[in-house]
Amino acid sequence: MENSRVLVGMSGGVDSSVAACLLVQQGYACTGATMQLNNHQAPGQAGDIADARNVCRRLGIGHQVFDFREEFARLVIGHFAADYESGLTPNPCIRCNQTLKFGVLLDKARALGFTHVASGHYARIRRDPDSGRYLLCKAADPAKDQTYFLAGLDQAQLSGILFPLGELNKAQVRQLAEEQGFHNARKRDSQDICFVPQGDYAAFLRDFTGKDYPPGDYLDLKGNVIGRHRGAIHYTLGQRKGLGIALGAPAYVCQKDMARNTVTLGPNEALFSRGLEARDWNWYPFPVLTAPLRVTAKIRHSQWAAPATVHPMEDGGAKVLFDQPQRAITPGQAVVLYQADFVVGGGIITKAIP
RNA sequence: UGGGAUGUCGCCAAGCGGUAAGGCACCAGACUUUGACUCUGGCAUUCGUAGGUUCGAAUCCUGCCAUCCCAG
Repeated sequence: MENSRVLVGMSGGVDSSVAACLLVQQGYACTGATMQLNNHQAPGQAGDIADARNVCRRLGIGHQVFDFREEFARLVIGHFAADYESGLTPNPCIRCNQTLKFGVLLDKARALGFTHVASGHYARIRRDPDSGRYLLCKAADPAKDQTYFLAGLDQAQLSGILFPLGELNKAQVRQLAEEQGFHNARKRDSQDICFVPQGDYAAFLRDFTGKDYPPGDYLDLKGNVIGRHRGAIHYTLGQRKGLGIALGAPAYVCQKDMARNTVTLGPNEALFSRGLEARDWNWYPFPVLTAPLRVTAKIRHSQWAAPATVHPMEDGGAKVLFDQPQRAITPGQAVVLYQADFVVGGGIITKAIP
């Protein structure tokens, strides 16, 4: 610990501020770091950098700003756009954690002589004494647990990360911030995609790619044309709001065909599937999955993990079969597997198994 | 041009003389470090239009307009 030099990723929010504070209290040699990721950000990002600097000053530690706009555009936004164009529904936060916060920033930190990068994420990292492997574990506060967004991190990354908030709940964090007199103690939790100002990601895509995403046909489950949509890019599986079509009963997006630019609508019941296939797996307790394993699996952040069995596949991927059918399993989203309080593995969904 | 039918919120649709259901869509909040789902709230002083009857009409009567169907 005494030899540790920690670069604390600070967004300007409460969580990372308290994370830095805790590390300082624990005797770590810390420096605050704020990444500049884009220009046209949500109101107040210039203020975010100032907020972080302000907290660092209070803590008596240094603060640096890293301009990662180019990296962010390339590693996160570029993939985000490409995924949507190919019909997937990407999760930019997972990718950002993987490639920016604990990718580019971690590399930068190591190059600068830091031993760790810390953040205000709610999660814990444990080292398995037997295997020596790093395990990604759920936060003490189940309501704030963010392991779903971190399951893209590998062993090398986990070895250089500290999550000081893993044992705390949100209320405690806010209280600590109040006690420290941090001016951002009551700052609103962040939400929505950070680089999409008004939550209108389709408009963002048009702007970013310069492309036009033309209207197309809405289809029913039998393939009949039942209306016009604004461009398949606007929709994701299981979506109900924003369809702009009145069918008498609630309608949900059941399928998308990017090549034909069609969106198939159907009832909620048509959205359930038994399982999924996923790629780009990252395993924690072991290097690779070799036999079927009982787990609980999450296919989106805000949903309870459901009992399932994960099976290895020939090509290195794995498929997850749920005990109960799951709603709107969406390609491009992450599937994260748990056993007890730790993450078994995480991957990117490629297809649902009906 | 004759004969028939229908015109109630963006869509569908209750109502049948007593002072405008509901669903879908939409909007706003809540939830949420992704997209979604979900939840809560809002959403026709007015019933194609102009008159009439009545204490009182979207509901009855008349004219007009519009749409649809069958004849042609």
